[in-house]
Amino acid sequence: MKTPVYEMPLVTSAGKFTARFSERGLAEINFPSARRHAAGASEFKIIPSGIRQWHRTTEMALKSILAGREPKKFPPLDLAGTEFQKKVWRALRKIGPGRTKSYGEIARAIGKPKAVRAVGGACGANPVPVLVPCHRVLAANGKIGGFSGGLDWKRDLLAREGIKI
DNA sequence: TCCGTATTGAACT
DNA sequence: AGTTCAATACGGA
Repeated sequence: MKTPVYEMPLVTSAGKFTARFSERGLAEINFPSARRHAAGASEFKIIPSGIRQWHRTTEMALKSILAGREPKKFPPLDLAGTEFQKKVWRALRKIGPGRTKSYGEIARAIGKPKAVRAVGGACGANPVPVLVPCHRVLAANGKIGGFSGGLDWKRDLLAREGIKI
């Protein structure tokens, strides 16, 4: 018996993202991809009103961040990952808009100062980019580091918050 | 157990 | 200013 997952578009000025909700909250966000829209476009599921509410909140939060502002409200998150990854993601959410941290700083923040590379791994495994601001983590020397959605997106997101590389 | 990783800092050209 | 390299924690196979 599989628990239902609801896939819904998030329409923004930066393109159409895709959100996936479990019954516990927002589980995943995907960047707009050039060729999209054939599969999964129409799911003939009835969307419960609670999920629709989360969807509205998510879309608003996403738009806020794309505009460089801190969202007033976040949807509940249902992040699948190990304890270590969840700690990293929690630490990421404490970075405000327009601010950055290094992988090493995140490692120290979660009490594992030597786990710098593992922090990078956890960032890459982040299922909810943008809302969990993995793009605000740079390498220690000020270099850009990497990004699962592509470095262009990382640069764009940072630029929207007024951060210059 | 082995391998790759979105790192880091030091020691070298 | 660029390159190499070891240390290092974690997660997937």
